[in-house]
Amino acid sequence: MLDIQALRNDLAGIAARLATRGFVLDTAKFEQLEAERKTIQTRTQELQAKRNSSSKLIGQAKAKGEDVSAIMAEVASLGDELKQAEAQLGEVQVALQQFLEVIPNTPHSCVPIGKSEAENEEVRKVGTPPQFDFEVKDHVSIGEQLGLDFDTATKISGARFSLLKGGLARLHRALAQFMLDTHTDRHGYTETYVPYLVNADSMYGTGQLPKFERDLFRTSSGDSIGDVITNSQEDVKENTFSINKFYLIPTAEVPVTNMVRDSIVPLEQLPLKFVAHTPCFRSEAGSYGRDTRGMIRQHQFDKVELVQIVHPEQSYAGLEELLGHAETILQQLGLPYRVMKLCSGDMGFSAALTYDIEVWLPAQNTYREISSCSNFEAFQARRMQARFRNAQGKPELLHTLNGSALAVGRTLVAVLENYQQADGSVIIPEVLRPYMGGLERLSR
RNA sequence: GGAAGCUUGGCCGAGCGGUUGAAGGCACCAGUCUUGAAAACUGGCGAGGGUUUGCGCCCUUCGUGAGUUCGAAUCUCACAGCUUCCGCCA
Repeated sequence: MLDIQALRNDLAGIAARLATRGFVLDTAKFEQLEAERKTIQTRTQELQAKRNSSSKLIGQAKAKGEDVSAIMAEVASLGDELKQAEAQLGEVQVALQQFLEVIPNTPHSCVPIGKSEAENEEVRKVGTPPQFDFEVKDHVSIGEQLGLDFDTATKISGARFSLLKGGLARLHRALAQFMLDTHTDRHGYTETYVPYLVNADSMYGTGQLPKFERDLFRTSSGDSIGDVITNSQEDVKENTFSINKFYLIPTAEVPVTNMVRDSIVPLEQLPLKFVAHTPCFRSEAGSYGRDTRGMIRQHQFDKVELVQIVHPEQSYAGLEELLGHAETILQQLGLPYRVMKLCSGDMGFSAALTYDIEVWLPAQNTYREISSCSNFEAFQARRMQARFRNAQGKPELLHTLNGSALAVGRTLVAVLENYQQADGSVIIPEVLRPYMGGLERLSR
Protein backbone atom coordinates (compact mmCIF):
# COMPACT_ATOMS: atom_id res chain seq x y z
CA MET A 1 0.00 0.00 0.00
CA LEU A 2 1.18 3.47 -0.76
CA ASP A 3 1.53 6.13 1.90
CA ILE A 4 -1.63 8.23 1.88
CA GLN A 5 0.47 11.20 2.96
CA ALA A 6 2.55 10.86 -0.18
CA LEU A 7 -0.61 10.91 -2.27
CA ARG A 8 -1.80 14.04 -0.50
CA ASN A 9 1.52 15.78 -0.99
CA ASP A 10 2.27 14.84 -4.58
CA LEU A 11 -0.74 13.30 -6.27
CA ALA A 12 0.27 14.26 -9.79
CA GLY A 13 3.82 13.02 -9.34
CA ILE A 14 2.71 9.65 -8.05
CA ALA A 15 0.12 9.33 -10.78
CA ALA A 16 2.86 9.93 -13.34
CA ARG A 17 5.09 7.26 -11.81
CA LEU A 18 2.22 4.78 -11.71
CA ALA A 19 1.39 5.56 -15.31
CA THR A 20 4.78 4.17 -16.33
CA ARG A 21 3.58 0.77 -15.22
CA GLY A 22 0.28 1.11 -17.00
CA PHE A 23 -1.77 1.95 -13.94
CA VAL A 24 -4.19 4.81 -14.26
CA LEU A 25 -4.62 6.54 -10.93
CA ASP A 26 -8.03 8.12 -10.63
CA THR A 27 -6.81 11.38 -9.15
CA ALA A 28 -10.21 13.06 -9.35
CA LYS A 29 -11.71 10.27 -7.28
CA PHE A 30 -8.94 10.49 -4.71
CA GLU A 31 -9.35 14.24 -4.37
CA GLN A 32 -13.07 13.88 -4.00
CA LEU A 33 -12.74 11.14 -1.36
CA GLU A 34 -10.16 13.19 0.51
CA ALA A 35 -12.32 16.30 0.46
CA GLU A 36 -15.27 14.31 1.78
CA ARG A 37 -13.12 12.66 4.40
CA LYS A 38 -11.81 15.97 5.61
CA THR A 39 -15.16 17.66 6.14
CA ILE A 40 -16.84 14.60 7.58
CA GLN A 41 -13.96 13.76 9.87
CA THR A 42 -13.70 17.30 11.21
CA ARG A 43 -17.42 17.42 11.86
CA THR A 44 -17.48 13.98 13.47
CA GLN A 45 -14.60 14.76 15.76
CA GLU A 46 -16.20 18.03 16.83
CA LEU A 47 -19.36 16.21 17.81
CA GLN A 48 -17.41 13.51 19.59
CA ALA A 49 -15.44 16.09 21.52
CA LYS A 50 -18.64 17.78 22.61
CA ARG A 51 -20.16 14.49 23.72
CA ASN A 52 -17.05 13.52 25.62
CA SER A 53 -16.72 16.78 27.51
CA SER A 54 -20.42 16.91 28.37
CA SER A 55 -20.39 13.35 29.59
CA LYS A 56 -17.50 14.16 31.83
CA LEU A 57 -19.42 17.11 33.23
CA ILE A 58 -22.32 14.82 34.03
CA GLY A 59 -20.03 12.54 35.93
CA GLN A 60 -18.56 15.39 37.92
CA ALA A 61 -21.96 16.97 38.63
CA LYS A 62 -23.40 13.65 39.74
CA ALA A 63 -20.49 13.15 42.07
CA LYS A 64 -21.40 16.43 43.74
CA GLY A 65 -25.07 15.51 43.79
CA GLU A 66 -26.12 18.28 41.44
CA ASP A 67 -28.99 18.17 38.97
CA VAL A 68 -27.84 16.93 35.57
CA SER A 69 -31.02 16.86 33.53
CA ALA A 70 -30.12 20.01 31.58
CA ILE A 71 -26.75 18.72 30.40
CA MET A 72 -28.21 15.33 29.67
CA ALA A 73 -30.80 16.82 27.40
CA GLU A 74 -28.09 18.74 25.60
CA VAL A 75 -26.01 15.65 24.99
CA ALA A 76 -29.02 13.68 23.91
CA SER A 77 -29.67 16.21 21.18
CA LEU A 78 -26.29 15.37 19.66
CA GLY A 79 -27.18 11.75 19.34
CA ASP A 80 -28.64 11.43 15.87
CA GLU A 81 -26.26 13.77 14.15
CA LEU A 82 -23.27 12.12 15.75
CA LYS A 83 -24.45 8.68 14.81
CA GLN A 84 -24.96 9.76 11.23
CA ALA A 85 -21.60 11.50 11.05
CA GLU A 86 -19.80 8.45 12.42
CA ALA A 87 -21.51 6.23 9.88
CA GLN A 88 -20.55 8.55 7.03
CA LEU A 89 -16.99 8.74 8.22
CA GLY A 90 -16.82 4.97 8.34
CA GLU A 91 -18.06 4.75 4.78
CA VAL A 92 -15.64 7.26 3.38
CA GLN A 93 -12.75 5.65 5.21
CA VAL A 94 -13.62 2.25 3.81
CA ALA A 95 -13.86 3.79 0.35
CA LEU A 96 -10.44 5.38 0.75
CA GLN A 97 -8.95 2.14 2.03
CA GLN A 98 -10.38 0.20 -0.91
CA PHE A 99 -9.06 2.84 -3.26
CA LEU A 100 -5.58 2.59 -1.78
CA GLU A 101 -5.24 -1.15 -1.46
CA VAL A 102 -5.50 -1.85 -5.19
CA ILE A 103 -2.88 0.71 -6.19
CA PRO A 104 0.44 -0.94 -7.12
CA ASN A 105 3.80 0.20 -5.77
CA THR A 106 5.58 3.10 -7.41
CA PRO A 107 8.63 2.00 -9.45
CA HIS A 108 12.07 3.00 -8.23
CA SER A 109 13.65 5.79 -10.27
CA CYS A 110 16.15 3.41 -11.89
CA VAL A 111 13.43 1.18 -13.32
CA PRO A 112 13.42 1.28 -17.13
CA ILE A 113 10.14 2.47 -18.54
CA GLY A 114 8.41 -0.03 -20.75
CA LYS A 115 5.19 -1.84 -21.43
CA SER A 116 6.11 -5.51 -21.51
CA GLU A 117 8.86 -8.00 -20.86
CA ALA A 118 10.29 -7.12 -24.26
CA GLU A 119 11.53 -3.90 -22.75
CA ASN A 120 13.28 -5.42 -19.76
CA GLU A 121 16.90 -4.45 -19.48
CA GLU A 122 19.70 -6.99 -19.51
CA VAL A 123 22.06 -6.31 -16.64
CA ARG A 124 24.59 -9.06 -17.26
CA LYS A 125 25.03 -12.41 -18.87
CA VAL A 126 27.00 -15.07 -17.04
CA GLY A 127 28.27 -18.35 -18.45
CA THR A 128 28.24 -19.64 -21.99
CA PRO A 129 25.43 -21.79 -23.38
CA PRO A 130 26.77 -25.30 -23.97
CA GLN A 131 27.35 -26.58 -27.50
CA PHE A 132 25.94 -29.95 -28.46
CA ASP A 133 27.10 -32.19 -31.30
CA PHE A 134 23.78 -33.98 -31.33
CA GLU A 135 20.17 -32.91 -31.54
CA VAL A 136 19.16 -31.46 -28.14
CA LYS A 137 16.08 -32.79 -26.44
CA ASP A 138 13.83 -30.89 -24.09
CA HIS A 139 13.43 -31.90 -20.45
CA VAL A 140 10.24 -33.80 -21.16
CA SER A 141 11.97 -36.14 -23.59
CA ILE A 142 15.04 -36.48 -21.43
CA GLY A 143 12.96 -36.90 -18.30
CA GLU A 144 10.62 -39.59 -19.51
CA GLN A 145 13.59 -41.96 -19.71
CA LEU A 146 14.63 -41.04 -16.18
CA GLY A 147 11.43 -40.96 -14.15
CA LEU A 148 9.44 -37.90 -15.15
CA ASP A 149 5.85 -39.08 -15.54
CA PHE A 150 3.16 -36.64 -16.58
CA ASP A 151 0.58 -39.27 -17.51
CA THR A 152 0.37 -40.61 -13.99
CA ALA A 153 0.35 -37.11 -12.52
CA THR A 154 -2.56 -36.27 -14.77
CA LYS A 155 -4.42 -39.38 -13.65
CA ILE A 156 -3.85 -38.54 -10.00
CA SER A 157 -4.57 -34.83 -10.18
CA GLY A 158 -4.96 -33.35 -13.64
CA ALA A 159 -3.17 -30.98 -15.93
CA ARG A 160 -0.20 -28.93 -14.70
CA PHE A 161 1.05 -31.49 -12.23
CA SER A 162 4.13 -33.65 -12.46
CA LEU A 163 5.44 -36.78 -10.87
CA LEU A 164 9.09 -37.69 -10.37
CA LYS A 165 10.50 -41.10 -9.61
CA GLY A 166 13.83 -42.58 -8.69
CA GLY A 167 16.98 -40.64 -9.44
CA LEU A 168 15.06 -37.72 -10.79
CA ALA A 169 13.07 -37.34 -7.58
CA ARG A 170 16.31 -37.53 -5.67
CA LEU A 171 17.92 -34.95 -7.92
CA HIS A 172 15.00 -32.66 -7.20
CA ARG A 173 15.53 -33.14 -3.49
CA ALA A 174 19.29 -32.70 -3.89
CA LEU A 175 18.79 -29.34 -5.56
CA ALA A 176 16.62 -28.05 -2.71
CA GLN A 177 19.06 -29.34 -0.09
CA PHE A 178 22.02 -27.81 -1.87
CA MET A 179 20.28 -24.45 -2.07
CA LEU A 180 19.25 -24.50 1.59
CA ASP A 181 22.70 -25.49 2.75
CA THR A 182 24.36 -22.80 0.66
CA HIS A 183 22.12 -20.04 1.96
CA THR A 184 22.33 -21.08 5.58
CA ASP A 185 26.02 -22.02 5.70
CA ARG A 186 27.47 -19.41 3.37
CA HIS A 187 24.99 -16.55 3.12
CA GLY A 188 23.83 -16.21 6.69
CA TYR A 189 20.14 -17.00 6.32
CA THR A 190 18.12 -18.63 9.06
CA GLU A 191 16.34 -21.73 7.87
CA THR A 192 12.62 -21.73 8.53
CA TYR A 193 9.83 -24.23 8.21
CA VAL A 194 6.54 -22.44 7.77
CA PRO A 195 2.81 -23.12 7.28
CA TYR A 196 1.69 -23.75 3.72
CA LEU A 197 -1.88 -22.75 4.51
CA VAL A 198 -2.27 -19.15 5.60
CA ASN A 199 -5.07 -16.81 6.58
CA ALA A 200 -6.41 -13.87 4.62
CA ASP A 201 -4.52 -11.32 6.71
CA SER A 202 -1.23 -12.81 5.61
CA MET A 203 -2.25 -12.81 1.95
CA TYR A 204 -3.29 -9.21 2.33
CA GLY A 205 -0.02 -8.30 4.01
CA THR A 206 2.17 -9.32 1.10
CA GLY A 207 -0.25 -7.98 -1.49
CA GLN A 208 -1.89 -11.11 -2.94
CA LEU A 209 -5.24 -9.99 -1.57
CA PRO A 210 -7.58 -8.39 -2.31
CA LYS A 211 -6.64 -7.97 -5.95
CA PHE A 212 -5.30 -11.35 -6.98
CA GLU A 213 -7.51 -13.89 -5.28
CA ARG A 214 -8.15 -15.65 -8.58
CA ASP A 215 -4.48 -16.68 -8.74
CA LEU A 216 -4.76 -18.55 -5.44
CA PHE A 217 -6.16 -21.82 -4.20
CA ARG A 218 -8.46 -21.58 -1.23
CA THR A 219 -9.30 -24.48 1.03
CA SER A 220 -12.54 -25.77 2.42
CA SER A 221 -12.78 -28.50 5.00
CA GLY A 222 -14.92 -31.56 4.32
CA ASP A 223 -17.58 -30.20 6.60
CA SER A 224 -18.12 -27.08 4.62
CA ILE A 225 -17.82 -28.08 0.98
CA GLY A 226 -21.21 -26.53 0.41
CA ASP A 227 -20.07 -23.29 1.96
CA VAL A 228 -17.38 -22.59 -0.55
CA ILE A 229 -19.72 -20.72 -2.78
CA THR A 230 -20.83 -18.50 0.04
CA ASN A 231 -17.28 -17.49 0.92
CA SER A 232 -17.16 -13.94 -0.26
CA GLN A 233 -15.09 -10.83 -0.32
CA GLU A 234 -17.05 -9.89 2.77
CA ASP A 235 -15.51 -12.81 4.63
CA VAL A 236 -12.08 -11.80 3.48
CA LYS A 237 -12.56 -8.22 4.62
CA GLU A 238 -14.28 -9.03 7.87
CA ASN A 239 -11.64 -11.66 8.48
CA THR A 240 -14.30 -14.11 9.53
CA PHE A 241 -11.95 -16.80 8.38
CA SER A 242 -11.77 -20.10 10.08
CA ILE A 243 -10.30 -23.50 9.42
CA ASN A 244 -12.21 -24.07 6.21
CA LYS A 245 -10.97 -20.87 4.66
CA PHE A 246 -7.24 -21.03 4.35
CA TYR A 247 -5.25 -20.14 1.29
CA LEU A 248 -2.46 -22.29 -0.12
CA ILE A 249 0.70 -20.25 -0.36
CA PRO A 250 1.74 -19.24 -3.89
CA THR A 251 5.26 -18.60 -2.55
CA ALA A 252 7.05 -18.84 0.79
CA GLU A 253 7.29 -15.06 0.66
CA VAL A 254 3.82 -15.00 2.21
CA PRO A 255 4.34 -16.94 5.43
CA VAL A 256 7.95 -15.86 5.89
CA THR A 257 7.43 -12.14 5.36
CA ASN A 258 4.35 -12.23 7.56
CA MET A 259 6.48 -13.42 10.45
CA VAL A 260 6.98 -9.74 11.21
CA ARG A 261 3.40 -8.65 10.58
CA ASP A 262 2.02 -6.51 13.42
CA SER A 263 5.32 -6.46 15.20
CA ILE A 264 8.07 -4.05 16.10
CA VAL A 265 11.48 -5.54 15.46
CA PRO A 266 14.30 -4.25 17.68
CA LEU A 267 16.79 -2.23 15.65
CA GLU A 268 19.73 -4.40 16.65
CA GLN A 269 18.09 -7.51 15.19
CA LEU A 270 18.11 -6.06 11.68
CA PRO A 271 18.58 -7.29 9.08
CA LEU A 272 16.49 -10.45 9.43
CA LYS A 273 17.39 -13.02 6.79
CA PHE A 274 15.26 -16.11 6.34
CA VAL A 275 15.30 -18.96 3.87
CA ALA A 276 12.50 -21.45 3.40
CA HIS A 277 11.97 -24.40 1.11
CA THR A 278 8.27 -24.86 0.43
CA PRO A 279 5.89 -26.07 -2.19
CA CYS A 280 4.05 -23.28 -3.97
CA PHE A 281 0.53 -23.47 -5.31
CA ARG A 282 -0.80 -21.34 -8.11
CA SER A 283 -4.08 -21.54 -9.95
CA GLU A 284 -2.46 -20.21 -13.13
CA ALA A 285 -5.79 -18.73 -14.02
CA GLY A 286 -5.36 -16.79 -17.21
CA SER A 287 -2.34 -18.72 -18.40
CA TYR A 288 -4.27 -21.27 -20.43
CA GLY A 289 -2.23 -22.54 -23.34
CA ARG A 290 1.05 -21.15 -22.04
CA ASP A 291 3.88 -23.55 -21.24
CA THR A 292 1.55 -26.50 -21.39
CA ARG A 293 4.37 -28.90 -22.17
CA GLY A 294 6.63 -29.99 -19.38
CA MET A 295 7.11 -28.78 -15.82
CA ILE A 296 7.77 -25.12 -16.50
CA ARG A 297 4.37 -23.92 -15.31
CA GLN A 298 2.68 -26.08 -12.69
CA HIS A 299 -0.05 -25.79 -10.10
CA GLN A 300 2.45 -27.11 -7.58
CA PHE A 301 6.18 -26.56 -7.53
CA ASP A 302 8.96 -26.30 -4.98
CA LYS A 303 10.93 -23.19 -4.38
CA VAL A 304 13.70 -22.08 -2.06
CA GLU A 305 12.91 -18.53 -1.10
CA LEU A 306 15.09 -15.84 0.46
CA VAL A 307 13.48 -13.11 2.52
CA GLN A 308 15.18 -10.11 4.07
CA ILE A 309 13.58 -7.72 6.52
CA VAL A 310 15.76 -4.64 6.60
CA HIS A 311 16.28 -1.04 7.64
CA PRO A 312 14.92 1.27 4.91
CA GLU A 313 18.37 2.63 4.16
CA GLN A 314 19.68 -0.86 3.52
CA SER A 315 17.04 -2.22 1.20
CA TYR A 316 18.70 -1.55 -2.13
CA ALA A 317 22.05 -2.85 -0.94
CA GLY A 318 20.13 -5.81 0.43
CA LEU A 319 18.53 -6.46 -2.94
CA GLU A 320 21.90 -6.57 -4.71
CA GLU A 321 23.19 -8.92 -2.04
CA LEU A 322 20.15 -11.18 -2.27
CA LEU A 323 20.38 -11.24 -6.06
CA GLY A 324 24.00 -12.29 -5.72
CA HIS A 325 22.99 -15.12 -3.39
CA ALA A 326 20.57 -16.42 -5.98
CA GLU A 327 23.17 -16.12 -8.73
CA THR A 328 25.65 -18.11 -6.65
CA ILE A 329 23.42 -21.15 -6.96
CA LEU A 330 23.42 -20.99 -10.74
CA GLN A 331 27.17 -20.43 -10.83
CA GLN A 332 27.76 -23.39 -8.55
CA LEU A 333 25.57 -25.53 -10.76
CA GLY A 334 27.37 -24.30 -13.85
CA LEU A 335 24.21 -23.08 -15.51
CA PRO A 336 24.39 -20.12 -17.91
CA TYR A 337 22.05 -17.29 -17.06
CA ARG A 338 21.36 -13.63 -17.47
CA VAL A 339 20.06 -11.02 -15.05
CA MET A 340 17.24 -8.80 -16.23
CA LYS A 341 16.02 -5.61 -14.64
CA LEU A 342 12.27 -5.58 -15.13
CA CYS A 343 10.76 -2.59 -16.86
CA SER A 344 7.96 -0.64 -15.26
CA GLY A 345 5.23 -2.45 -17.16
CA ASP A 346 6.44 -5.95 -16.28
CA MET A 347 6.88 -5.62 -12.51
CA GLY A 348 4.64 -7.26 -9.97
CA PHE A 349 2.04 -5.36 -8.00
CA SER A 350 4.02 -4.87 -4.80
CA ALA A 351 7.53 -4.37 -6.12
CA ALA A 352 9.49 -1.14 -6.47
CA LEU A 353 12.38 -2.84 -8.26
CA THR A 354 12.67 -6.38 -9.55
CA TYR A 355 15.51 -8.38 -11.06
CA ASP A 356 14.67 -11.60 -12.81
CA ILE A 357 17.27 -14.26 -13.31
CA GLU A 358 16.78 -16.24 -16.47
CA VAL A 359 18.49 -19.56 -17.01
CA TRP A 360 19.55 -20.89 -20.38
CA LEU A 361 17.33 -23.68 -21.71
CA PRO A 362 18.96 -25.30 -24.75
CA ALA A 363 15.80 -26.95 -26.06
CA GLN A 364 13.97 -23.63 -26.11
CA ASN A 365 17.13 -21.91 -27.33
CA THR A 366 16.41 -19.08 -24.93
CA TYR A 367 16.63 -17.86 -21.35
CA ARG A 368 13.69 -18.59 -19.04
CA GLU A 369 12.84 -17.06 -15.67
CA ILE A 370 14.13 -19.09 -12.75
CA SER A 371 14.23 -16.43 -10.05
CA SER A 372 12.66 -13.11 -9.27
CA CYS A 373 14.22 -10.82 -6.68
CA SER A 374 12.38 -7.72 -5.52
CA ASN A 375 12.55 -4.81 -3.17
CA PHE A 376 9.10 -3.88 -1.92
CA GLU A 377 10.34 -0.94 0.11
CA ALA A 378 7.61 -0.19 2.69
CA PHE A 379 4.75 -1.32 0.48
CA GLN A 380 4.24 -4.66 2.19
CA ALA A 381 5.41 -3.39 5.57
CA ARG A 382 2.70 -0.75 5.55
CA ARG A 383 0.05 -3.35 4.84
CA MET A 384 1.48 -5.59 7.53
CA GLN A 385 2.31 -2.87 10.05
CA ALA A 386 5.80 -4.36 10.22
CA ARG A 387 8.03 -1.87 11.96
CA PHE A 388 11.24 -1.30 13.82
CA ARG A 389 12.17 1.26 16.45
CA ASN A 390 14.40 3.92 14.97
CA ALA A 391 17.24 5.73 16.70
CA GLN A 392 14.73 8.23 18.11
CA GLY A 393 12.76 5.37 19.62
CA LYS A 394 9.85 5.84 17.24
CA PRO A 395 8.31 2.98 15.29
CA GLU A 396 9.08 3.19 11.59
CA LEU A 397 8.12 0.93 8.69
CA LEU A 398 10.62 -1.71 7.63
CA HIS A 399 11.53 -2.60 4.09
CA THR A 400 10.94 -6.11 2.81
CA LEU A 401 12.81 -8.01 0.10
CA ASN A 402 12.58 -11.45 -1.32
CA GLY A 403 13.79 -13.60 -4.13
CA SER A 404 13.71 -17.17 -5.34
CA ALA A 405 16.99 -18.95 -4.97
CA LEU A 406 15.81 -20.85 -6.82
CA ALA A 407 12.65 -22.33 -8.24
CA VAL A 408 13.52 -25.98 -7.76
CA GLY A 409 11.43 -27.45 -10.57
CA ARG A 410 12.78 -25.09 -13.17
CA THR A 411 16.30 -25.65 -11.92
CA LEU A 412 15.77 -29.35 -12.43
CA VAL A 413 14.62 -28.62 -15.98
CA ALA A 414 17.73 -26.53 -16.57
CA VAL A 415 20.05 -29.21 -15.22
CA LEU A 416 18.45 -31.88 -17.39
CA GLU A 417 18.67 -29.81 -20.53
CA ASN A 418 22.13 -28.30 -20.04
CA TYR A 419 23.77 -31.51 -18.85
CA GLN A 420 22.14 -33.89 -21.32
CA GLN A 421 24.33 -36.37 -23.17
CA ALA A 422 23.97 -37.94 -26.58
CA ASP A 423 22.96 -41.28 -25.03
CA GLY A 424 20.07 -39.73 -23.12
CA SER A 425 21.84 -39.69 -19.78
CA VAL A 426 22.42 -36.58 -17.71
CA ILE A 427 25.66 -35.62 -15.96
CA ILE A 428 25.07 -34.54 -12.38
CA PRO A 429 26.73 -31.20 -11.51
CA GLU A 430 29.57 -31.76 -9.09
CA VAL A 431 28.12 -29.74 -6.23
CA LEU A 432 25.08 -32.01 -6.18
CA ARG A 433 26.94 -35.31 -6.11
CA PRO A 434 27.34 -35.38 -2.31
CA TYR A 435 23.55 -35.17 -2.13
CA MET A 436 23.21 -38.01 -4.65
CA GLY A 437 25.28 -40.55 -2.82
CA GLY A 438 28.23 -39.76 -5.08
CA LEU A 439 26.34 -40.54 -8.26
CA GLU A 440 27.86 -38.81 -11.31
CA ARG A 441 25.33 -39.52 -13.96
CA LEU A 442 21.60 -40.21 -14.25
CA SER A 443 20.73 -42.83 -16.79
CA ARG A 444 17.86 -45.20 -17.32
C1' G B 1 -16.69 -32.70 17.00
C1' G B 2 -17.71 -31.83 22.74
C1' A B 3 -16.35 -28.98 27.41
C1' A B 4 -13.99 -25.17 30.23
C1' G B 5 -10.92 -20.95 30.67
C1' C B 6 -8.59 -16.84 28.53
C1' U B 7 -7.67 -12.26 25.00
C1' U B 8 -5.45 -4.92 28.34
C1' G B 9 0.51 -0.87 25.72
C1' G B 10 7.30 -3.39 23.17
C1' C B 11 6.71 -7.43 27.23
C1' C B 12 4.39 -8.91 32.01
C1' G B 13 0.23 -7.40 34.70
C1' A B 14 -3.92 -4.33 37.81
C1' G B 15 -8.41 -2.48 36.55
C1' C B 16 -15.86 -0.45 41.18
C1' G B 17 -20.08 1.95 34.28
C1' G B 18 -18.01 8.46 35.37
C1' U B 19 -10.92 13.25 34.44
C1' U B 20 -8.69 5.47 33.09
C1' G B 21 -5.03 6.17 27.70
C1' A B 22 -5.52 2.97 31.52
C1' A B 23 -2.07 1.37 38.48
C1' G B 24 2.44 -1.41 39.14
C1' G B 25 6.71 -3.90 37.15
C1' C B 26 10.22 -4.95 33.14
C1' A B 27 12.38 -2.90 28.88
C1' C B 28 13.75 1.70 26.66
C1' C B 29 15.45 7.14 26.64
C1' A B 30 17.58 11.47 29.30
C1' G B 31 19.92 13.27 33.69
C1' U B 32 22.55 12.81 38.70
C1' C B 33 26.47 9.86 40.69
C1' U B 34 31.06 7.23 38.52
C1' U B 35 37.67 7.27 35.39
C1' G B 36 34.00 4.19 32.60
C1' A B 37 30.17 0.73 33.30
C1' A B 38 26.77 -1.46 36.66
C1' A B 39 23.79 -0.38 40.82
C1' A B 40 21.02 3.49 43.06
C1' C B 41 18.25 7.95 42.50
C1' U B 42 15.34 11.73 39.42
C1' G B 43 12.51 12.56 35.17
C1' G B 44 10.43 10.86 30.54
C1' C B 45 8.09 7.03 27.84
C1' G B 46 1.89 3.20 23.89
C1' A B 47 -0.01 3.39 18.90
C1' G B 48 -2.82 5.35 14.76
C1' G B 49 -5.18 9.69 12.87
C1' G B 50 -7.10 14.93 12.30
C1' U B 51 -5.88 20.07 12.75
C1' U B 52 -2.07 23.99 13.37
C1' U B 53 3.76 27.74 10.64
C1' G B 54 4.61 26.18 15.74
C1' C B 55 3.32 25.54 21.12
C1' G B 56 -0.78 22.92 21.30
C1' C B 57 -5.75 21.19 20.77
C1' C B 58 -8.87 17.22 19.32
C1' C B 59 -10.47 12.13 17.72
C1' U B 60 -9.82 6.84 17.77
C1' U B 61 -7.77 2.60 20.09
C1' C B 62 -8.12 -2.50 26.07
C1' G B 63 -9.17 -9.53 20.24
C1' U B 64 -13.16 -8.11 16.16
C1' G B 65 -18.16 -6.48 15.20
C1' A B 66 -22.85 -5.03 16.98
C1' G B 67 -25.83 -3.36 21.25
C1' U B 68 -27.36 -0.98 26.22
C1' U B 69 -26.07 4.10 28.33
C1' C B 70 -25.57 11.06 28.71
C1' G B 71 -20.96 8.11 29.41
C1' A B 72 -18.15 1.20 28.32
C1' A B 73 -11.56 -1.76 29.23
C1' U B 74 -15.68 -2.53 32.76
C1' C B 75 -22.67 -4.65 31.18
C1' U B 76 -25.28 -7.74 26.84
C1' C B 77 -24.96 -10.50 22.20
C1' A B 78 -22.36 -12.57 18.02
C1' C B 79 -17.82 -13.94 15.91
C1' A B 80 -12.57 -14.93 15.86
C1' G B 81 -8.11 -16.44 18.09
C1' C B 82 -5.33 -18.80 21.98
C1' U B 83 -4.82 -22.48 26.12
C1' U B 84 -6.30 -26.99 28.59
C1' C B 85 -9.20 -31.59 28.86
C1' C B 86 -12.12 -35.41 26.11
C1' G B 87 -13.06 -37.71 21.16
C1' C B 88 -10.84 -38.66 16.36
C1' C B 89 -6.29 -38.77 13.85
C1' A B 90 -0.38 -38.69 11.03
